[in-house]
Amino acid sequence: MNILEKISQSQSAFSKSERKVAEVILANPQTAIHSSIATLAKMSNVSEPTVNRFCRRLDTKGFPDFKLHLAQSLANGTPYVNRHVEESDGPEEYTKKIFESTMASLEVARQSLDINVINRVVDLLTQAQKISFFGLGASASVAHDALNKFFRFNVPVIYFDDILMQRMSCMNSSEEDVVVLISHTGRTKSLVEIAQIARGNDATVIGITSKDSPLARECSLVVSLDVPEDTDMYMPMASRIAQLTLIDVLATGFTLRRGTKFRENLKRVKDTLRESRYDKKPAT
Amino acid sequence: MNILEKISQSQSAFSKSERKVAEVILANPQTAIHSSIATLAKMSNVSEPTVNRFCRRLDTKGFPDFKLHLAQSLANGTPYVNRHVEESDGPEEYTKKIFESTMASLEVARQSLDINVINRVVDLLTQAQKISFFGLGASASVAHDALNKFFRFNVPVIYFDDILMQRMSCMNSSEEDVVVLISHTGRTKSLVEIAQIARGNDATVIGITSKDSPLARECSLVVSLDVPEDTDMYMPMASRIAQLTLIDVLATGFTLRRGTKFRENLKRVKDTLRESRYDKKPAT
DNA sequence: CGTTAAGTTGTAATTTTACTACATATAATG
DNA sequence: CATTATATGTAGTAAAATTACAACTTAACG
Repeated sequence: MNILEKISQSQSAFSKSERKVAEVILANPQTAIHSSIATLAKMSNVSEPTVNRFCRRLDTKGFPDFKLHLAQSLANGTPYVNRHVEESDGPEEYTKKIFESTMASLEVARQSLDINVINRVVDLLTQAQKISFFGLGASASVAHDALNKFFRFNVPVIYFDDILMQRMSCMNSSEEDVVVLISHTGRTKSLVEIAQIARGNDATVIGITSKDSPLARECSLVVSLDVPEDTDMYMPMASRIAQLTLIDVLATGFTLRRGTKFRENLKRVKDTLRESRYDKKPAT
Repeated sequence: MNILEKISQSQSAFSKSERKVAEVILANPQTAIHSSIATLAKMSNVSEPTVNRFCRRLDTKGFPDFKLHLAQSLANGTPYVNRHVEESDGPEEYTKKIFESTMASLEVARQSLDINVINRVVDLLTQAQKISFFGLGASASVAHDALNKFFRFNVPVIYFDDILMQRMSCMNSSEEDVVVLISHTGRTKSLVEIAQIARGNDATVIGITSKDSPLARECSLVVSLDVPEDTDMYMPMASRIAQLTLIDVLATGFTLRRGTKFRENLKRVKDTLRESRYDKKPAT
């Protein structure tokens, strides 16, 4: 957790002199990280050991360690903190908070990923005869995006956001097919049923969902993405971004596995779009 | 500038021993910031002053100062900003790189945003009789996602990924309607045409696109998102994520503007989904 | 090929910085 | 008001970083 926030929140746990130190640091943290314990003590009108004790109270090993933490908090303003949007926030605040918490969630998501599973999934995708991406609600747009990416690879790829179409498609799947099911909660009934149908036809079912969910249990392979979601908003936000980034990773893995020639092919696909676009200004 | 990058780039300016130090630090920067100059010297098999000289060569005041810079580089989770995926990268590397460059792009996007414009857009959206989200290709899934979000707000909201449907929809638009057009490049012909049609019917046209683009010129209001895109991949990746996060911001602004009562309404929408889902395990 | 100069690295001493143990002061409780 | 607990500071100690200088290595030149 961000140590600057910690300082302002722990105010009550501090003693009188420690609070003086806290004030000085919060007032000008940039100066604090470039000061020695002696100068900081003088600035706060307390003794050096008091500063040291202050550091310890914040669960750091000592003053130098504290400075490191502080420096990290200051690195990019105060980035990657999972602060929640509040009723009183203006446009500036909520924009900042949403961007920052999205970034924080991506970091958490990245750390929760199992690289071996990613590698296996890329393996399966490259070997697939046909790839299907299915999701519902917010995850539908993720599946939609996956379609857009994999479509460029010139592989048979399918996407539906209609349950019945999804079902029918899975009924017709076979051993060489890969079905990717996307769901943040992993508790959407119809998706779980679809997993069962696909598995019944010996298709490989890959789940992009949270682990230990009903959907996860029905999949051949699960890429678990554990992302903290701000439930106050009643909308999926961070989970969706993490899923999309994962799609990027899988698509990238796919192209790398296919080699250089394949990449040239991608360029051709992109170039085809040129006709539908206005030219770029020459002098830009 | 990020000191980790600086280290890897300055390799040529280092002496033999200094390079040893650089290697050790790059191999495990997390350990480096928690070591003293003595232990770091031992790890690199050089003397303490050499480590000190190494720090000075990187324009830091000394070892402690160097550690602060290093800590800051490691803090934001994007130590190697904007590095491109390479042919030789394994799953571990490209996963890391994609997540990190996505985070870096979000940071850039956030800084390029004009808060006043955001505020105006939220204004317009809350006052709209009908909201339409249109995009093509990769931006179609962004529009799709926007539909999913704004649909929950119980406002008339429209989404099509079919050009003709988009056109027809715009032909029927009127003064109270808001049309949101999403395009990274802003040079997709049919979207520009749609903007003109909508404007011709006095609808408010909001563009989520790059500034100074043909599309931007046709819009009543433009939220410009300047995101660096890794063109090596021939796929839109970061731009899409930034657009989605912007949608989150707009949706959040919308709900905040509508007040607490409205938020309760959102909760009801979410609760309705419960029937379609398996219960959460009680003991979790 | 040897001599010299420039640059590199290490050793040891010095200085600075942080920490510990203990003493004193202040506040809290019965 | 006495007693205990808590908070703060002083002085000494340990550790860390820096400096000055010496030894070594490499490159340059006659």
